[in-house]
Amino acid sequence: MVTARQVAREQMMRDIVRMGREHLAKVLPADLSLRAVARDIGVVPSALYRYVHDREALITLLIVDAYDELADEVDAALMAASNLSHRKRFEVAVLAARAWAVREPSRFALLYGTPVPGYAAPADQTVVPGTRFALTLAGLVEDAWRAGELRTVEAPLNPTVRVDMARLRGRLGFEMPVGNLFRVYGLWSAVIGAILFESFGQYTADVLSDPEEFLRAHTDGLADGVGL
Amino acid sequence: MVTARQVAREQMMRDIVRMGREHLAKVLPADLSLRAVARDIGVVPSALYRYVHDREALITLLIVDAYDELADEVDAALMAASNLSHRKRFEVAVLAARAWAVREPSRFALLYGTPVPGYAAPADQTVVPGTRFALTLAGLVEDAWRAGELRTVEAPLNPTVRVDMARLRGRLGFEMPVGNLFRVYGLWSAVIGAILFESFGQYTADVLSDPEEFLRAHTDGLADGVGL
DNA sequence: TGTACATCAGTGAACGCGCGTTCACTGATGTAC
DNA sequence: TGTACATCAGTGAACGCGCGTTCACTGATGTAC
Repeated sequence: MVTARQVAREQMMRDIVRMGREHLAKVLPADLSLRAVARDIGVVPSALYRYVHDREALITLLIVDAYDELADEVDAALMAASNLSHRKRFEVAVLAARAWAVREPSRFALLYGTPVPGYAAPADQTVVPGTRFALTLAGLVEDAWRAGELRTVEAPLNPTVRVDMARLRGRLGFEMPVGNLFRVYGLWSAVIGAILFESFGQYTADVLSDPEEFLRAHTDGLADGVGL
Repeated sequence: MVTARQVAREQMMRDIVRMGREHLAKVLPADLSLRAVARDIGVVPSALYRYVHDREALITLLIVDAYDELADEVDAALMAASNLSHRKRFEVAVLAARAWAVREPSRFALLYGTPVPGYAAPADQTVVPGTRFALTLAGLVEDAWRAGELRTVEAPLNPTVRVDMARLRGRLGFEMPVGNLFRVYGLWSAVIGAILFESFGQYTADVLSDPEEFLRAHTDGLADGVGL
């Protein structure tokens, strides 16, 4: 039986996350303030402590929320592109991630930028949503492999790295060659790096007149690298 | 004629930068405090305002200092490797950057991580040192081209991106094909992205047992991509 | 269905903290004659 | 070389700010009988 209290509690939880999001639209993660969130919800600061143990816990909530929204959007974009080639879908996934990051720079920074000072992400809540996007990319490549559409990549790997990749392959239940998985792993950071660069304004001095097109072309090159 | 005042002033400036550095060894950029720096120099907070207009100016000082130290270390590593192939030297440069980043994670974050909240980098002081590392990488590839050791990369570029790259090539006085320059530009963010990932702990869940070896292999793949 | 008690949400005041920045000051260093 | 004044470095006190977190409280909601 659902009591009024439970309903109210869930509503309040949603309000907290919603206001947290809204604040992150205006403020970088390091400046996120529990008091300010409470204020804008229309509640006294201490009230939040009924819902959230800590500022840390609030941030964790928002991290998980952001990881999930990012991954959901990528998944949705892929769903709408299910008839395209693996390579094209790969591009779609990367551009969907970029679109989200451009729309939500501060939340993107929360996920992939400098860690929030004094904050340590609790692995048990954060790891699963945090790897969804990477797994989606990797999954696409794995699908291509199983469909016989992936060129085998022979990367000259140091034994240590090779073992790491073989272990990862086993853990994920993948079948693609380790060389390809290795490239996927590197590609993940390359993609996020490119988005971060755009988002943090590192692509300085009016070099790129259309960052999205640049990323598209860049992704193309990376897709080559993984064997797509 | 050098007065005692001038000497003292320069000494104080050095002290400020030195203490700023030391603080950044323990504290993330967003938490860098002018008061704390003054305290540890052994001077009253307001005294710093004789040397630095603002907290912003202090941060700018430290950003420039960090960019320069990073670039200096990369240059030094390259100098010591001047007899190696272009491709090897490229690897040396990337690994030197990583070594610095691993040693100075917070300063690296200051350069390439989330912008410091409320801080806007003054382009006139920041752009030149900020592009030194990228220019070094690009210069290596350009050297390879002029030495006839660079494979031409034919990337299928959108016209906009092609124009951007052609313009950039002109501005830098480079001769390599636009396809190669395009790859270099993307590679820059890929390299920094990989280092950021390691530094910010995104390579989660004990996947990589030797991040340096991973980066070496990763760099190798990227070098392929640029035509080295 | 009604009563007595337990649970819980939100209040309001207070805590201690450290921050960036200003300002009038003092004493030392530099400069002009 | 010595004096009179101007420049400048560093002091110490104060400003207003917003923060995270605690605690005893009140009133409303839920539960057991």
